[in-house]
Amino acid sequence: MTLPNLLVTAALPYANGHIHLGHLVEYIQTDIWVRFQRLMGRRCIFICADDTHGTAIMIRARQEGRSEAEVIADMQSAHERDFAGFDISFDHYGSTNSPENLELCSQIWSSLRQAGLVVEDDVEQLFDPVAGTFLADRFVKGTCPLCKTVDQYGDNCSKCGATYSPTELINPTSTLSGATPVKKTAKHLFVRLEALHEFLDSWTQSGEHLQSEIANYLKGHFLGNPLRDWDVSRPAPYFGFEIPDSPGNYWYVWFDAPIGYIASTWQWCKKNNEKLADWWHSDQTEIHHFIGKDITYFHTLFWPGVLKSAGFSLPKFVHIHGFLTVDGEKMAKSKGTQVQAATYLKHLDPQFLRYFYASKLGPRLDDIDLNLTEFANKVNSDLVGKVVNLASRTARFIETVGLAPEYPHDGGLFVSAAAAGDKIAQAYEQVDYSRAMRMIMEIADQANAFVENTAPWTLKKDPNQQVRLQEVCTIVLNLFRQLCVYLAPVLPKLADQCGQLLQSPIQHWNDSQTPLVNSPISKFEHLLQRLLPEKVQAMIDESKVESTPVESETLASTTADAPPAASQDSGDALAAEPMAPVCTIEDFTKVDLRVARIVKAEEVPEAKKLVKLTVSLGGDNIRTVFAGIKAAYTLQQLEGRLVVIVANLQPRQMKFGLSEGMVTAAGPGGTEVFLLGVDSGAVPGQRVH
RNA sequence: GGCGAUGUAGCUCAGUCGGUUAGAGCAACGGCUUCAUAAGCCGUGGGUCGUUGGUUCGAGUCCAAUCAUCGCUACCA
Repeated sequence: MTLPNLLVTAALPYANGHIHLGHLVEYIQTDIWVRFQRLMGRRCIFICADDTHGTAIMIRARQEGRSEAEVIADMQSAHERDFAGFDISFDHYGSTNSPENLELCSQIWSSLRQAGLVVEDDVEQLFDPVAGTFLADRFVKGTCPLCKTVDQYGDNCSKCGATYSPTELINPTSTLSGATPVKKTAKHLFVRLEALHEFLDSWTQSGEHLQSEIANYLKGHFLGNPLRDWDVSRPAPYFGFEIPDSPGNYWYVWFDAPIGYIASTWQWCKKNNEKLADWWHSDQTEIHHFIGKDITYFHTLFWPGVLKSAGFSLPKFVHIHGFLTVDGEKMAKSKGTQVQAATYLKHLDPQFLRYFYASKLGPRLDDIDLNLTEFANKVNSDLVGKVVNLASRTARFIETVGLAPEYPHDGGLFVSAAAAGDKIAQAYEQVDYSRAMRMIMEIADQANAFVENTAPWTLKKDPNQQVRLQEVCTIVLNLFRQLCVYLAPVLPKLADQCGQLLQSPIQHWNDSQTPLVNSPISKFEHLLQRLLPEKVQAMIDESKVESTPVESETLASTTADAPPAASQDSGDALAAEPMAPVCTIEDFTKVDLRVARIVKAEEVPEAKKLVKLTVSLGGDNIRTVFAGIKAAYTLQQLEGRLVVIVANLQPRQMKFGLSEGMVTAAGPGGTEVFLLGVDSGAVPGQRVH
């Protein structure tokens, strides 16, 4: 009986940004698994592609004054170069903006239509007559139709948890303009996921395809209620594929992105004279997806639903990993910890990161931490001190005579290390790399102890011990080779170098089971450069410089003689949050922005993000405002300073009290929140024009 | 607040079906060695296994409660 073929994917990186160390957790995790399977002799292809569609790309292209095609082509070559630098061994790296993907999207779309899963009836939606746009759910607020709580979003109630459509809200208002939305009919296309509820229930809860915590999460968050229809269309203008039977509408990027897995496989098939059906319509192939926990929903509900409906094979397993933190904190450009792949490669050996991630990664979806000190210590101690050291302690002694004609008695070292192969392989198979690394290092420890006890450097000095010297070195080099086989999925370059040194390439896991004898060896050369902590620091420093071209001091200074170079600012922020529709000066004047002084800042212990601010607009005009800036500022930093508030905002009853305004700030949130201030001279109560 | 997890030596973690004095690596300390990329080997110290209660002849391991931490989610309008 032959084992099924394997089709393995990593998530498609978005064409709007460069690859950084956080992304690499996934590509390295996946690559290790793929290389392991190949080493075991499994037929295994590794498929990926750039994810290219969507609003963000459109905006970026517009901003850079070139076509979307140019933008995504550039980014694709940068991605491929970065991946190659980290030895990610894709069999094919495609793009979602390909004819194959368009064809597959169309095919799958037809299947969904035929299965009656597409709702294409005209839908009554709320339209903002002032902003001139339809309103997504989160842009509409009103009173919950069930529990009558005021100020709820258009999709669900935060009080009673009910879900509904924004048209059901009582007294809806647009959060864009404050206008009362009118009902307007527009064609929207939805996939009726609820029709697949029963299937998704059994597929996700079977225990065979998902980690248990993911199955629980889905059960608790989604499967307990009816599944909501999935909006898969976006109106023009949109960079993507126009829906063939619905002109003027485009597939939402998350519709065509996973289909890109299939499209990219198809491109590989065309290159290699293979049949797509053998990979996506066959029980002789197992499909394994590796993804991050942030995109769980798409891959565990929507995607299986689509595949099932369209008659494609379902994934055998969706392997989900956590995020990367650096020195215990979220990656931050300001701290230089969001290191781009290309920057890393300028300073450090990619194998070090591969090994470090391997030593940290298990089958759970916990976040993993890259502690920079531990990184340097571990890599040096394990790889240089234990593994590579075995070769450098012995290879030179037998450069001229080569390996012994027969494998000598070694007290059972080789046999026991060979026997450990099964358990190590099992750990790799289960994506439990940290376990595998521990077992491998145990073998390295034993081998080093053997070197110590047999003292080849002493044997070398005695002319009568030359045979024994050759024997000892043969044993050590064979143990070294075993380690290289076991580490080959993680450290492909080291495996190659080992093959060159012993003049016998490592090709199969079973190479660990038979010792190499009676063969010449090459002149020994250093296999790995020790990792210098200074280089880690240099990498961090460079990452800081890249992302903070404009110092805050420069911004605050009115006497700066040269304006900041705008061209150095990245377009990421704008792309992450696209521009709102045009508004008139009248629209703007509806918003009354005022300078205010924070007279008191208080802790809200029960809230994770909120602080309670008492602000003064001058005189006895005092109000209370809640602001989600707890993680970014201390109370001391806040008290006394001037801020800009939205003074005429409708007060909102919150869990902790009434909020009578809104403090303005920029930034993505969390610790990255930056309050708007005013230059000196402004006083509380002044309006911002 | 809801959901999910985690809490074992200074740090990172292992402890399989509950079964003798709880382990490893790194760090620290002492010694040995000098073949090797200031690498290696031996030894020492260090833990009331978050806390409390329960089940049991016996619990790090099972159950309950509790505290703490983390993640997702909600509250940032």
